[in-house]
Amino acid sequence: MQLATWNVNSLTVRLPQVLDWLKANPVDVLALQELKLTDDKFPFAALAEAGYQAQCFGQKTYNGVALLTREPVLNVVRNIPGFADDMARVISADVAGVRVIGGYFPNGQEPGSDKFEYKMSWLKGLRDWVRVELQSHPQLVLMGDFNITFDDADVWDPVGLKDTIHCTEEERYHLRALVALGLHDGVRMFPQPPKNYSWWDYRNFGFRRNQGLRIDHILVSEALKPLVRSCRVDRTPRGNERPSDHAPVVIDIDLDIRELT
DNA sequence: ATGCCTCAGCTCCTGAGA
Repeated sequence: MQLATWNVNSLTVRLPQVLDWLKANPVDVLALQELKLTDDKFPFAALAEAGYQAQCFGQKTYNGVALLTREPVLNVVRNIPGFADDMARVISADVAGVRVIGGYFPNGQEPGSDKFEYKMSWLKGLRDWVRVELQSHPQLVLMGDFNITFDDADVWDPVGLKDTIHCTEEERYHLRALVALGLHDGVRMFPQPPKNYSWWDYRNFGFRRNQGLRIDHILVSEALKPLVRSCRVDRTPRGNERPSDHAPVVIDIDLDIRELT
């Protein structure tokens, strides 16, 4: 089973690139973030033609998430049960016995801001829910745009960006607490190229200079960890014309989806 | 440097992203 996550920064603009990418990378599950469109504008037909069903949770202008799958899914849940939120940030479903959660974590803007406080409470809400989910779904994947770096290895300029958004100790505390529920960072399970980022600023030739951050992650549960065969960032589409500022992250797990569906 | 780029929208500027 291959799964991937990609913040597309407007599905309207990026749909052709998503279709191209799926043709070259026919993953079983693709979690999308920052759709920036409402469900009535979701491109179901184009994706169906490409062989993908879609569960979407859209929102006008901001946020919006979706799960694209080759096989049917069960028990679709939108956002975090028990955490009141007027933003469309999370969508989850059972795919061949695996609980798959796709998330667009809050940006947080700046430490000390209201948005930062919202990010902290959202992270707590997510953790309390994922803890419960893990009890009933030992096979679980949590992936998406986390908007948090694990440590300095995920940051192109750890000195200049020390304690700035995505790099604060409070954010990293929450990320470690999430991992401590029994999850593993897929990318870090394997040797990776140096300066392995998933997001690059549109400004200042960030991608060309590889001035980026690794903020898009795939976490797998304890039961899935021994089955993971590979996990990597695919920076190819970041070099497209009119690219998303994020690159997809892909994981390959030794499960046969057709056998399990 | 409260800048740089990109996107959506009450669109020719602004807010937000990261």
